[in-house]
Formats: sequence, structure tokens, C-alpha cells
Amino acid sequence: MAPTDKKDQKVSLHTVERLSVYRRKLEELSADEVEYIHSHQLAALVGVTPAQLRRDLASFGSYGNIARGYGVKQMSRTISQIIGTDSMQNVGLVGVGDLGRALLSYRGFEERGFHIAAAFDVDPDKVGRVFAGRRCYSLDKLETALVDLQIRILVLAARPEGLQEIVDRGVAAGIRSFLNFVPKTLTVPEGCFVEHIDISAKLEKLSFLSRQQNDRTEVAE
Amino acid sequence: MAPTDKKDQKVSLHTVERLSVYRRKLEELSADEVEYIHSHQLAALVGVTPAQLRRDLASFGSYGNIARGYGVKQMSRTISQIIGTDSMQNVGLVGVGDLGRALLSYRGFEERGFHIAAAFDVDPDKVGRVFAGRRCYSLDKLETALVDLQIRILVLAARPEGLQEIVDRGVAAGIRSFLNFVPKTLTVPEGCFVEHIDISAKLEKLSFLSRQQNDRTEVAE
DNA sequence: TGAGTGCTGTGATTAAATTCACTGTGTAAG
DNA sequence: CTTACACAGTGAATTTAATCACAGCACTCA
Repeated sequence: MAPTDKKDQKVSLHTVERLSVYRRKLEELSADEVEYIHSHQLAALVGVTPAQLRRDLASFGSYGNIARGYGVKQMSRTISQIIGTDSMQNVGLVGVGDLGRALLSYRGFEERGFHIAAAFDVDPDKVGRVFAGRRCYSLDKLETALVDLQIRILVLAARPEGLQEIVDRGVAAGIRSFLNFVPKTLTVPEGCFVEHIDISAKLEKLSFLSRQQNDRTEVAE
Repeated sequence: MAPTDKKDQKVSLHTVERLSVYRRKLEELSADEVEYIHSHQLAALVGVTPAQLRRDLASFGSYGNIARGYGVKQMSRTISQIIGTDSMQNVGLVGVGDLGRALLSYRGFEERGFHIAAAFDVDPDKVGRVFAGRRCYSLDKLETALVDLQIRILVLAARPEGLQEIVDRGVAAGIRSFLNFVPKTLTVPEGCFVEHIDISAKLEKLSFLSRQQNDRTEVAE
């Protein structure tokens, strides 16, 4: 392999987040049978500047045709490869409460290359039952199920109590990635990743933004 | 008002996002009856550098006691004021599907100053029923309910089809903030805000991160 | 009372992300 | 074939975010 291969270069996390957005729009476009698209068109559709879009794509050595633009299908496929969703990945879900069940019945995961292979809960009433086609395992079976089903990512939707312990067990079983819906800070060793989805924090951001604008209009008067 | 009041200065959005995190931790600390905390302690708890924490707090003119640190309760209150959650805000929910119901039964909102005052759905079977204590209105009633209940923020958890139209109606009714769970890009006029929660995108980020690390360890061997 | 300590708040610096602006090229039209 | 055009890719410049590092202060303890 060439030592200066583009893929060896560090891709910024900001770029990766935008790649997800690009890819989703590209799939919509592909469904509408668009074959090629120019940077400024796609940029307008997803709300970034054309220069940024080109930079993002260039960061992994994309080659768009100058006259026609970027090949929609090909770019979508390339992004999948970068992200690692070109093949299906198994995901585990911890906590089959309201949120957990909502996640189980969400069909968007499969479309994007993620399959919830197993659900876990402590509640004996839930263990053994089937939710949205997935059997609920006892948390005691966590380690074995993770290994058997080759689960790479754990989605956390349980109660805050004892969550850190579950994470530790996951780490010990080789899980490196956690998607955390629980409003609680978790600690993981170096090389593991926690993505936190904090719905209230998003609301707070919105609250701040609209308040800030209120203040500004008041001053402007 | 002094023209150079700290509050007039632009606070970065990155800072606002971190303020949410600080505040959550401060409330935990407050529950544990911690009265004062130093920047390096809190910074360690939430995973930022002490310098950044101090900068964030200084951006709105916080005054921590040098010897004791920051007053936990006071800082928490100040952040609430900045964000605008010092008084309860009414929120509307569009779409009472699996996700919508999960959001309705999530108790975290109230704790953080947000009250889901109304739910809306197109499905006649759902209209009129009560979910988690909240009555489900017909979408036809959207405008009147938004005004009557003084709703400032709309949470979108409906189907992608027709969503833009709902947003447009919300904007016309004076809503400026939207929290969007639907994997679809929305357009709003200047001065309105859409926060997008894209669960799959978070999973994709995790997928990228662990893949990146795989590559690195392979190279390192 | 006065020296010592360790903190906050902040100017200065560094690093990162974004945008600007231009070069070279593929395509299409004349 | 030639010319004109519009765009991708990318160094350079700019803007934004994060970190460093220190002045000055509140408290402690001798």
C-alpha cells in the first residue's frame, strides 16, 4: 500500500458527521434517479457551503467528474466504506423500556446498515418476551450474547442505576462503542467511545437560541 | 443598560452545549450537597479542560469565589438563566408513534424545564385518546393549540411525509424552534432553528471511530 | 500581620475549521 | 479543431475554538 494513501490521512470528526448527512441526501437523490450532482447543488440541499462539501469529499480522495459532478451512487458507496457501514453491523440494546421499544421498532437502522441483534433487560417480566421481533435476554447473558452475535456496538437505554457497571462489562467483553441515551456521564477506557444523545440538551440549545434572538430584537428596537 | 454588558457578547454555541453538560453535573452535585466546586474538579467530572470550563463560565461574566470555587447552586441557576430554562416552557409533540410515546413518558423533560403540553397526530384512532397523561389532538387543531398553550418549541416525531408542511404551519403560528427526530432535511426561514437528532448518524460516527482504530492498530502491528 | 498557597479570570498563543480564490481540466458548442 | 465555459480540487487566508500561562486576589497559617 502506498504510504501516502489519502485514507491514511486523519479525517476530522466534523467531516464524518457531515458525511452522514451527505449520504442520506445522496440516497434520496438516488431514489429519485439522479445520477450526477455538482457540489453547489448538493451543498445547497444539505445546507453547507460548496467549498466545505468539496473539502470534505477531498479529504478521502474523492474524484468527481468535472463536467458532470459527482456520481451519486458511487459517492454514496464510498462514504459507506469510509464510515464502515458497507456491511451490516450487529448492535445490542440495553433496556427495553419505552425508549428501548421505540428503538426496536424503528426501521431506520436496518436501512443504514445497523441491525439490533439482541435486547437485554433486568426485569424478569420482560426477559424471554419478544419485542418487535427481537427476543429480550436477561442481562446475565450479556457477555455470551455479545460474543455469539458478534455485537460491536451497545445502545444504552436503561435506568441510570448500575449503568456504569453494564458498560464495564461490555468493555470487558470487547465492546468499544456505546450509544448512550441515558442522562448520565459514563467513563470508558482509552480507545472506547461513548456517543451521548441528550434530548434535553438539544431543547436547551433551542431555548438559548430563541432567547438570544429575543434579546437581539429587543435591543434592535 | 451598560452598552458593554457581558450578556450582550456573543456566546459560542459550543459553549452553550457544554453549559448544558455542566448544569446537569451541577445538579447531581447539588443533590449530593456539594456547595462549592473548583474548575479543575468540575472539569474532570465532565471531561473538559479546566481552562475551557473557566472560559465558558467567564463568557457570561461568572464570578467564582477564588478560594472556594464556584457556588454549585448559584452557577446552576445562572446557567438556567442563560439558557432560558429558569421558567417552565411548553413544548408540543407532533406524532404519537412509538418514539412519540416514548418521549411522552420520559420524565427527564420536566426536570429540565420543559413540559410537553400537547401531542398531535393525524391518525383518527389516536386523536382524543390520552397518552401518558397528555391528550392527543388532531393536527387540524395545531395552530389554535400552539397559541392557546403558549407553545414555543415543536418536537417532530412523525412520518417524513408532509412534515415540511407541518413545520411551515408551525412557523406561521409563531414557532421558531424545532427538535427534529425524523431523518429528513427541513427548511425554515431565517430566525428559526431546527435541531436534528439523527440516531443513525451517531451510530455511523461510532462505526467510523472504531473502524479507524482498527486500521490504526493494523498499521501499528 | 505577613508570607505562602492555589485559585480565578484573561491576554496571548496555538490549533483547528472554514472560506476564499485561483489553477487546470473535461465537456460541449461553434 | 478551437474556444468558451463551469466546475473540481486545493494552496493560502481567514475565522473560530481551544489551550497556555500568568497577574492578582482570597484565604490560611505561622
